[in-house]
Amino acid sequence: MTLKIYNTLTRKKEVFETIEPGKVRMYVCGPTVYDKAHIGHAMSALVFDIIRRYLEYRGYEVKHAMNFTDVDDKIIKRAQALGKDPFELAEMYIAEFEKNLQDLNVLPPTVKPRASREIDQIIQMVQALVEKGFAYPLNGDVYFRVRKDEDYGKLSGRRLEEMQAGARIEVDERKEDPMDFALWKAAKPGEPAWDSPWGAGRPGWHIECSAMNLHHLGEQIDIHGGGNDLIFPHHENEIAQTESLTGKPFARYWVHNGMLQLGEVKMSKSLGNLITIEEYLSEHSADSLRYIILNASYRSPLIYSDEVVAQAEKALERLRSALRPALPEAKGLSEEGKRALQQQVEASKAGFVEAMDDDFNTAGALSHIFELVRAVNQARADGALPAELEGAQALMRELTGTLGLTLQEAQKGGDADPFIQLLVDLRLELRKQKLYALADTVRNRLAELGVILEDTREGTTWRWS
RNA sequence: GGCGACGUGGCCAAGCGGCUAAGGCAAGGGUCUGCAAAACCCUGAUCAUGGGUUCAAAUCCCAUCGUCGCCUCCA
Repeated sequence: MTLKIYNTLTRKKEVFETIEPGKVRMYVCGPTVYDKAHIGHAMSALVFDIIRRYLEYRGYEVKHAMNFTDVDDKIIKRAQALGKDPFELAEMYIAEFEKNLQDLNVLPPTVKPRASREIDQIIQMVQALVEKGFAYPLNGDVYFRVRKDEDYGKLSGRRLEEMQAGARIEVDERKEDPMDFALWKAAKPGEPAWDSPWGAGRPGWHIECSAMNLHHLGEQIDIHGGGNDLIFPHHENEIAQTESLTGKPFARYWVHNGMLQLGEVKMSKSLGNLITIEEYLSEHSADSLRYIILNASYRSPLIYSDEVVAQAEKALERLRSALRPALPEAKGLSEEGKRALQQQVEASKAGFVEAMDDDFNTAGALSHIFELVRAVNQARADGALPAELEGAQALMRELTGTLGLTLQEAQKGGDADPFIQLLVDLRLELRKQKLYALADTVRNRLAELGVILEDTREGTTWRWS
């Protein structure tokens, strides 16, 4: 059994081999914290959380770094508009995002570096690049010299010539080449700044990730991830900087998730068509967003709609159904029944691993879990004893847990619980007296309020819809 | 204009050269139930279109149509 991962750099699925046996160093680009995070950010975090969980399931020790860009034009602009300190603003959004991730059941990254705390490393790196001739200062800025990097463009598959032809940005004529990008930017008055050999300034966007990688994970890492909108220029530039400095291949596997689309177009801050994580979670469960992502391939664009959310909630209900206890009057399974369940347990586990090993094919993995759901429910209906369901249910929890699903019922209106139970008890009395019309009215009215009643042989259960 | 991705049953979507094209949602029929619900059983697609390669293609190649992303410090 070998794990294969699609590598953006080679455009192929490759066998996963770590630099250090049994250990994975993974760096994922986190958000620029100038606003509330939306579910597109959540998608990226969830994708790499799932990857990390699976790698750990496969026995790897994962060092997972996710950064925050907390020094940036947009943050400064936003802070000025609000009359706030840019660092305070960034700090606030970082705290919010971390809360979001926790609510989404995303495992905390091993290290969470921020640009503002890596300034020494950044300056050292820029200086080293200048000394090696890969960068040049210009009026307090420092630019990376793309012409000096002969394989510039290898990640995104672009050639410098082609890009120049299509460059529409206003070109700074002082730069040696229009594609040269800033490693260090001179500060304007009133902007956050640090002292450097080139005067007061702050880091450019791409250099921070290179520096943080170098500092926290080393010169070479196994996996570098992020949204596919970061392939160019961000990751391309990271490669240029880091490899020019170290002379070694930077990341072995470049992994990029597809964009979440709201309707027909990408969800993004600049377009304004977004749903914040906070908004999503106020209406829906964390599991449902994760399920939506699991149901598709992480590399493809993902269509988000209300219908998709509804489908996800229903599918989760089905997953939960397999965890229900055995029937009270269960008499035990036949030998054939036991064998069938055991066979499905083995098939599901093997199928799960096979699917996940194939570039984290979560949709395929889910299908094997659903087959297990059917087998468990079948066994229960056939009178399986609790002990006979135990193994299969344990596997259910193991596999769904590996994907990061909690399978917990939505908990809302906890205060109303005793009153609902009261109505349920009264209705049971009505049914005993065969006052069915009244009993049905109670059930229907509760359903209108979002409470689903289910009558079983051993009593009535209820849950929020 | 350049680079790239994608178009599979009503919906979301796996599969990417060869077993009967996964799975979920929705729909229809049935079992169970006072009736429902849940659960269980049963039912449906030849894979955008047109060519081509091959003994064999949803899977490879070409063209056409359509959708989307990147080329702008957006995950």
